[in-house]
Amino acid sequence: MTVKEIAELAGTSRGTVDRVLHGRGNVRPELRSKILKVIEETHYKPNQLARALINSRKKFHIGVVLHSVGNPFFEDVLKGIRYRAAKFESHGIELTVKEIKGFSAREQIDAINELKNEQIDGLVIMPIDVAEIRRVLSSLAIPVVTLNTDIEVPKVAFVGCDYVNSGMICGDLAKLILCNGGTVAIVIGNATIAGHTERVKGFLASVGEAEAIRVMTPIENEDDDDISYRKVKELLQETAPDLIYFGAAGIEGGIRAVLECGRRIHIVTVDYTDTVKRYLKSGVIAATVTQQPFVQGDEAINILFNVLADDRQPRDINNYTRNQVLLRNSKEY
Amino acid sequence: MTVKEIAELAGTSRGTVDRVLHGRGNVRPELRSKILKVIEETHYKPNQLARALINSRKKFHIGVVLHSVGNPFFEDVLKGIRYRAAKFESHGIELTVKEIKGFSAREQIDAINELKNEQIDGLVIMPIDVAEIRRVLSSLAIPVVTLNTDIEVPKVAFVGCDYVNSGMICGDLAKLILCNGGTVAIVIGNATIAGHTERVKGFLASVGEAEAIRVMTPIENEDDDDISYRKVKELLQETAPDLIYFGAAGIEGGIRAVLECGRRIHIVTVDYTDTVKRYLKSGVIAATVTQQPFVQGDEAINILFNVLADDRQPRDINNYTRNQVLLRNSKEY
DNA sequence: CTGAAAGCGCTTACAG
DNA sequence: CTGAAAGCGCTTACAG
Repeated sequence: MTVKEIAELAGTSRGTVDRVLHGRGNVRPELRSKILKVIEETHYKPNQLARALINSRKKFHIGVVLHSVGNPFFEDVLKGIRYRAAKFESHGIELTVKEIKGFSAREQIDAINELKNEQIDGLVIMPIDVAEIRRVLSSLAIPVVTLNTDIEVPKVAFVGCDYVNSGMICGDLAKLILCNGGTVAIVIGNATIAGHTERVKGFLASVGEAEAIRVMTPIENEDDDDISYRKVKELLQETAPDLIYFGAAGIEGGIRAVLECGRRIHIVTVDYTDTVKRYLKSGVIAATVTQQPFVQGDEAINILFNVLADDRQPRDINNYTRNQVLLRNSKEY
Repeated sequence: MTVKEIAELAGTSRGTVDRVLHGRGNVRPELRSKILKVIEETHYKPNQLARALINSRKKFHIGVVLHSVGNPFFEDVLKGIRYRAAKFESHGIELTVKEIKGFSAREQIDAINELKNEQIDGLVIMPIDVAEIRRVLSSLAIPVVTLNTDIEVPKVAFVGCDYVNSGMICGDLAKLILCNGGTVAIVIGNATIAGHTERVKGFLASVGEAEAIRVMTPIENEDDDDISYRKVKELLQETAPDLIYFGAAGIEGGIRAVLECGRRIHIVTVDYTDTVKRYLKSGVIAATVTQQPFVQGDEAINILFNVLADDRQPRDINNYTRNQVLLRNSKEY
């Protein structure tokens, strides 16, 4: 079935069929019904290829705002973004990426404004969760996709990690390892960061079932290796946890402290930085739970482009990537 | 850059540019060089959308031979196949699926011959590894993709599980759980099935590093729940393993025997059947390692269609899906 | 060996 | 409100 055939069957022209197909109005009601009936009866499905070929005449300009570039985690997100943009090359995508070093709300707002001046049609952003950013994003007249970290603003979709679930899976790992009970220490960046506390929440929910496991109050390392080293060092002088769960960054410093103490302590981490990779392969880290950063970037662009070019909304506003358990012999194909 | 522009710059016609682009010959050498030079200089990239639109005029008929349908694992493979076929609907794909119940080489050969009569352009098959099938497949003049189970025949690609690695990851799990040492029993279907022995091999390679872990000789249950029940029952009367690794089917029967014995034994399994799911969620199974059956079906069709429609060979002949560790709280988004 | 023309299925002005 | 025509970027006969 083609538009031409539909038009013939309905005794009209392709242009009119197209108007009905896209609800552009300006069609006599009876004619409209007739066309709809023919479409219905013939099970007409528009050819996506032809449609995309036409659509590719329009350019869709997508702006991306990322921070902390240089960090391998975010590099993977960026790779996913570029991968999907390359896939849409023929489809008329145009990408402008603003990379910000560190976490500056001021710089993030400047980047958004620059993109606005470049007339972007949609925005993908890893937002910093402060009131000012929320205000700026809410006043935007274009579709927004929040990436990796969510924030309360009107948006087309959030693509990122289900942190509570990530914490639960780490709790499952702790239960496996400490099947005869034991004490757990938790190290996170900062209790004001939603993702970090959600991980702790999930961890406790999962481990709560195991009576023989005792969990100590989380330690904060500000995602900094030096602080992490110092705090873990202190911790190990005072107590003797059987397992440490590193639910954020600062893993390198923390592990250094563990290794120096000489005792055998099980370690569970998150993500897959070079440090984690090295210690996982050497057996120092028992397991790590990753969140598919590449897929996050990939999917964010995919969703936004489909909204812009084809008005196809995502099924769900929340798009969580998989929390994957990697062990010593896990491969990254 | 378009073919038209290339033609103008090279002072020739679109038809001739097209001939050069596809190496169809019949172009004067000097003209050919000139066209290639222009293509090079302008960084011309053919528009995939337009190309696919044209290609969709041709129909590519793909035959699929699957066995053991009804088994949820294979159902997921089939879902992946249908998913990708639907994606290629506009691209001119035509699919004929032959489902065989059980493992009959005879029926598999009949299915292949029926597909041959239907003039398929390519074949996706989960081959039964016997000489006769190898002979039939080798004599086929069309591209073949082996799915889930590999077999020594000329082929475009194999898509399936890296069984050795799957076993290694299960070994990693055993090491986590038995961090203070212990005894492991292994249950597989049959030592003549490559995937099963490869899993054992991987498991031993991984566990071999841990001196405190003793691994017993694998038990064979013929992938049958009743045999599995009986054999595990016997095993538990004679010995007291701390962990049982079920590296194939017959999990339901085996676990029944474990539960009846009343002792606490850690269980690690493969795949994600309803039985596994239920026992994983209830904490009876500690962890399972899955092989992405949906992705296997999806990817097999994807690879074969790209070969047929666009002559795009896969990068690698072996396409392994991820061996994923699922724990109690793992989600299937 | 080469080019002019037609066509894939759709959408977009434009004239009425 | 409607239809005839042009065009997206590519490939395919076909005539020479």
